[in-house]
Amino acid sequence: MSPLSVSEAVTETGLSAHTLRYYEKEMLLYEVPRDSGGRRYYTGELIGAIKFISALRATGMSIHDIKDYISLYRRGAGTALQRMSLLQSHEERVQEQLKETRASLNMIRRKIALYQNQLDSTPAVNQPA
Amino acid sequence: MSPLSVSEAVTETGLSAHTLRYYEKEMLLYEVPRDSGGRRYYTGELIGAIKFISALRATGMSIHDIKDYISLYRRGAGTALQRMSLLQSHEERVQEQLKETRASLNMIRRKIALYQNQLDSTPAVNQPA
DNA sequence: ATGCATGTTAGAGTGCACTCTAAGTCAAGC
DNA sequence: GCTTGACTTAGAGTGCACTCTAACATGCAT
Repeated sequence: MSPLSVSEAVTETGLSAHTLRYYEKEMLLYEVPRDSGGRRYYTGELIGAIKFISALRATGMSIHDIKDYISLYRRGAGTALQRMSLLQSHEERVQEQLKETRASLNMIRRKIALYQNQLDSTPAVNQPA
Repeated sequence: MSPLSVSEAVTETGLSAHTLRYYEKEMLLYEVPRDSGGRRYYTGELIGAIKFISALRATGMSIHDIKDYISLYRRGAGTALQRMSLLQSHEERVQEQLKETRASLNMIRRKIALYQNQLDSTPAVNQPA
C-alpha cells in the first residue's frame, strides 16, 4: 500500500483529519512523515496503528490508557509482556461490558414485548366495527 | 416492596444520590414523593423506572433521548406506539453497536495472539541454558 | 443535648474526546 | 496569475453526563 494523504487516510480509517491530528498531538501516533510541502502522509504501518487504536477506542479504552500502551511500544521489545497484559485486562473488561449490554438489551426487549401485547389487545381508536 | 430511602435506592440501583437528583431535575423521574421532613423516597414503581433508565443509559441512549421517551409516557396511553418504535430503533442501534464491539474485540484478540506467539519463540532473558 | 451521618438546595466545576476557529500556506487546474 | 480547495498551526470552544461545592437542615445514637 502506497502512503496515503490526509484525505485518503480519513476515508480509510473513518476518523476526521481533526481527530488524526489530535491523536498525533496526544502521542498516540508518532513520527508521522511529511512531504516536501510539510504535509502529512500515512504509511501502511501507520494506518494499521490507527485502525488498532480505533478498535481500542470502540471498545471503550480511554485515550489516556491507549497512550500508556503506545509509550510501552516506544520503549521497545522488552515491554511486550506488559503490553500483552494490558490488552488482556482490557479484553476482560470488554467481555464484562458486553455481558452488561446484553442484559440491558434483554430488559429493553422485554419492554418492547409488553408494548406489543398491549397493542394487540387494544384495537386502534376508530377501528371499523 | 416498601418505599426506599435515598441511600437504599443508591444501593438498589447502583446510581449515586447526586445522579438520582440530576435525573429528577432533568425530568427523567417525576413526582418523586417526599416524607414529612421533605426527603425523597422511592416507590417500587420508581425503582423500576430507574432501572429501566439505567438499561437505556448502559446501551448508550443519551439523556436527551430518554427525556423524549419519558415525556411520551407523561402524555398518556395514546403514545404507546411511538414509545415502542423509539425502543425498537434503539434496539437496532444497540445490535449494530454490539456487532462493532465484537469486531473490535476480535482485532484485539488477534493482537494478543501475536504477542503470545512472539513470547513463545523468544525465551526470557537470562534463562538458564 | 451533642455530634454526626445523611439529607436538602441552586448552581458551579470537571473530565473526556473531540471539534472548531482564525489566520495563514501551498500546489494544481483553468 | 488567480482561484480553489486541501492543508498547516496553536489554542479556544463544545457537548455530554455527571460530580462536586457551599451553606444549611434534620433525625438518630451516645
